[in-house]
Amino acid sequence: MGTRPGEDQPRGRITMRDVATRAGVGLATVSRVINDKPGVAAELVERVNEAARALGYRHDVTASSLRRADRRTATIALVLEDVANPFSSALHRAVEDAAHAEDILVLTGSSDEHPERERELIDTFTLRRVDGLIVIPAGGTDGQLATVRRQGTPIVCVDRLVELDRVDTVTVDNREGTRAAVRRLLDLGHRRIAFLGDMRSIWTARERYQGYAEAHAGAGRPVDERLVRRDIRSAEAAERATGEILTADDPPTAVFAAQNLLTIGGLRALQHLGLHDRVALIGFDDFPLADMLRPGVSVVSQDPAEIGLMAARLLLGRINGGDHRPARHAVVPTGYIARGSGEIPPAR
Amino acid sequence: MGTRPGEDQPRGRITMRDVATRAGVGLATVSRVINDKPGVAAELVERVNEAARALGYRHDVTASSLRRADRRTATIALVLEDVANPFSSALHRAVEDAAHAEDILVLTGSSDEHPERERELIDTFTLRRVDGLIVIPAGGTDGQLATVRRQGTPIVCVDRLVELDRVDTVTVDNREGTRAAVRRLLDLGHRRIAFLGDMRSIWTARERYQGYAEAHAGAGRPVDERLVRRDIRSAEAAERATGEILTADDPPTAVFAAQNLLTIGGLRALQHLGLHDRVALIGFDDFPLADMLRPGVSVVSQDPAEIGLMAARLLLGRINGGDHRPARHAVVPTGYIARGSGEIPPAR
DNA sequence: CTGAAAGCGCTTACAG
DNA sequence: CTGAAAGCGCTTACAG
Repeated sequence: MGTRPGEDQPRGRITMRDVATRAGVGLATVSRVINDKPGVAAELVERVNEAARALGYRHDVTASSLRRADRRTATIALVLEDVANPFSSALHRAVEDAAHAEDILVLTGSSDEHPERERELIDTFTLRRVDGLIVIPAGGTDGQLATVRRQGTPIVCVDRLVELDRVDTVTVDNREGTRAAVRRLLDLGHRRIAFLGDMRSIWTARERYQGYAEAHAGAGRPVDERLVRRDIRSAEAAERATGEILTADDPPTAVFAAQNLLTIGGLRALQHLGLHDRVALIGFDDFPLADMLRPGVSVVSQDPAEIGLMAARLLLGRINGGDHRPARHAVVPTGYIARGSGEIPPAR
Repeated sequence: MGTRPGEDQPRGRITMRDVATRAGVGLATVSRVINDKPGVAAELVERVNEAARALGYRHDVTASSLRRADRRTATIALVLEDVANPFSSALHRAVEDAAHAEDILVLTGSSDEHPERERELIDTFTLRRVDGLIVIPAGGTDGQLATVRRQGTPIVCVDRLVELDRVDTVTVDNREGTRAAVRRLLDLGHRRIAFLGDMRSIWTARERYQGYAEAHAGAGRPVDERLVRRDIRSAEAAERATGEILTADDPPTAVFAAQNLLTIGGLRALQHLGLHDRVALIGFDDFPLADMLRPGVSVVSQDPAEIGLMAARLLLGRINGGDHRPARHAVVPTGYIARGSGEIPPAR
């Protein structure tokens, strides 16, 4: 009764047509009711809803997006560096929660910082007609992002600044966060502060170095280039670099590590040389168990959940309307967490 | 030429119809060529491919799945506990890589161990007609999983054993891994070994406790129930429980923590009481920086990447054919990583 | 081997 | 306010 011949169980899926038949109305009316369109007689709304409930109708968003004028798929995509790294996955979670609140699904992919893979992901996602894109840009995909944006898909770039028409960004105050932390070291009396930095091709790495330089300039102290190591790619490389600096002439009394893995590499070197209680260390970006190490590792902290939430809000805002506002650049503040390693005064 | 009137740029998307027109063939032929169906004259294949390339045609998987007999969407879904927890996200990454190799997209969602949310996710994903499902079951969704499976969607359950028709599982040898680790402690001379366990509703928690009990039985040692704390939900609770046990009469000389967070809670309690160098500690599941703590924390390790790869293989195997094989239960071995904390002999 | 037509589940002009 | 028809981009019987 009311279902297809030969099968009265919800296998072979209930369609709008089934609902229409059962409610005794046309297909178009069912569509209107399901989509909450105005202008349907209250009684028909009632009948359709009743039939849908009775039949266990489930709306097929995918099929609906095909003919839909706005082509909305109730899906957004998130291009991360690596879904398995803590920063990315915390961001992912925040975006998932914000999207879920609006019944939007989030697709994700890992670019591994490869522009080629990033391009492929953006391609895949736009082909699946996502309603919007959040990306941590590896760099080198600006042209593609601009094209996608122009064709109508809202985009929010996260973590790294990107200057594109109507593309919003969310970053943290890398420069200021670093400046303040290095300033603390200077105030503590440190005069020789090493800097460990990530690849210079990465915007955040450049900004953090600027903060380091500004802190020195602000205190009227020159930067000793022999204490600066940039373009470091891994914890191992950071460990090596730190070891070299610490065993050279005029070693530093403090180390600023401008990224997660570099902090850990630096710390390993300090432990290895038995200097962890004598040389100060501050890292950029917090990491799990930093408080349980001896000494606890002081860090400039960023809040990936807050960043993700902000990005999701900007994106959903564009999707639900204000698509022609000019680009906005949201800056999320960093914090400083004193745990001991950054509070070590200069030796002697 | 060959494109829609008034627009010769790739906006307004190139469809199969455009390709057909340009190649001078019928729509069906284009579909056959794009889908690598046999039985098309070599020359036509050539012309279609040429036209597709020239026009920059991109196949719309979503639309194609609508009419397709097998309804494949080239999408699988992964229901995790929390995309942001390290075990989940490492698993996610492994699945992503395996799926990507076959041009399959992976959707994910976080259940937070809530059956209700898990049910909703499974629902959302099946409605979007994913080709398969990998789930870390929170428990309480067996009925739904069985239904989904019966309706044709292959399912692989991960981390926790599930006994359902044609549903494969991938777990680690929780019991054996725990037994061996506790056995090490016994061999070291420990006679009073505390056990910190997760919620008993979780299969892995039960298995690990069994391993603890079996090790004792195997050594002819009774388990002292006063040293056993189960149903612990958080690091804080584990810290409290450990503190209580250690300050009671007849304290343990070793602690086995049957889960990540519990290990950290236990460790905090030990540090707090200044016992970290005198009471042995072994945790189940490795965590970042475990090697940098003092002492390094020894653990029973599981390999989430291996687990994810295995799950993806089983799932893709079912999707690409062998859908009627009986359920397989893959067991991935655990390892033991000695870092010091597990090698502390009993005091005195 | 090939193409015109029907149809996947839905939305959207278009008449009424 | 409502429904029959056309159409989203594609695949699949069905004839030829």
